[in-house]
Amino acid sequence: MDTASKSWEQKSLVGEIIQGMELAQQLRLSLSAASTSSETREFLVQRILTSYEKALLLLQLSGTPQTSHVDAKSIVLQESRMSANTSPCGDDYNHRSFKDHQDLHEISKKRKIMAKWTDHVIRVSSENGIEGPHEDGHSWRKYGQKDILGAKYPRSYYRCTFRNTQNCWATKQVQRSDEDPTIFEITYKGKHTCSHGSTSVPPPPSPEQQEQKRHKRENISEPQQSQVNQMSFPTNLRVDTENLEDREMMASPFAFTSTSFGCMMNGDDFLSPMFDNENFFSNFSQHLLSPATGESNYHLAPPSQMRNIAANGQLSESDHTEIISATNSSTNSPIPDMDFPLDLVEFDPNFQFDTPELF
DNA sequence: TTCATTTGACCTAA
DNA sequence: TTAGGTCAAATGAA
Ligand SMILES: [Zn+2]
Repeated sequence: MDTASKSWEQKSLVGEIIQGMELAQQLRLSLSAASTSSETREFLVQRILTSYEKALLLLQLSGTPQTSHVDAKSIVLQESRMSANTSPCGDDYNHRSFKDHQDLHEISKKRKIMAKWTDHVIRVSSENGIEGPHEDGHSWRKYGQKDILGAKYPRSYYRCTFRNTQNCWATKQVQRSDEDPTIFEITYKGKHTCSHGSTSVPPPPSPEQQEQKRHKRENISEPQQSQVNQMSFPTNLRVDTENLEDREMMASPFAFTSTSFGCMMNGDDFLSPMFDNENFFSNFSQHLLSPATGESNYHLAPPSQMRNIAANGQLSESDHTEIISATNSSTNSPIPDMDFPLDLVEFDPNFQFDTPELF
């Protein structure tokens, strides 16, 4: 039991850190991509902080019995609070947003109108530990699942648990990448208006339950079997129109790999006793393999296919810039920077959101 | 019980 | 019509 749970915690911890790294990577990309909005970056920052929080909690959890939770939590709160105040990098933030504003000025009008419903995509990978869907600090309720044409795996639809209780209209879609099953493309739509609490502690492990679940249903959507069906499918009409933007994004310099890597490995000795270096390293290398091949060269076009968000495109032609693989924002808790009307939501509790985007 | 997921039916835009 | 998105009844978990 102890060893099992411990290893699970370790895995989760590593996974969380890796995820934070990935998100930071995406943030860097979005920084060099002039088209990305400040909201996007803010959203990424939020996610990174969440990863930090969870990692800290996890660490504290495994490190000491129980009482330390409070400590970790307080620390976490402090940190998040600091970042939330926008004080540390307030100048930077304002500056960037301003610059962004200028850059996007041309299309800003159209976007302003549409920006009401934020819709952001991030890619998250779970290769390592963590089996299930990654927690992002909010509670979601699944309300649908659809097989997508040309996609290997079904797309899941979630909405905020507090939709009815707090009029929170945030939703998200989760689509696992057909090329790299370890990567999930998560599309967030809408802003959370719920007053949900802090980061939730990851659920405890229990192999028994897993076995039961497995027994119930063998393969939900496993990467192996479904291949045949897809292979036989003749429709390869997939258009790669997004290539331009994607390349722009990808071409941006990101060379974090070996450097930061070494830093982590060297500096943090505490990690080594926790898990095997082999696993750690292999996971890491595997993970890093996709986004950045080696050390010096950035150019690699990651295998990630980004045609994902095609659905959003139709709304407005100009959207293409934002969508791609970057992400957008969703001002979660802090910074009510958005000028968009919360009033509408608050005003009309009965207002149904049948076709909100069109209007 | 309440709450969540599953899943086929249903709806709507293209 | 199709494909993507949503609803809701049935089912399951706690
Ligand atoms: Zn919410």
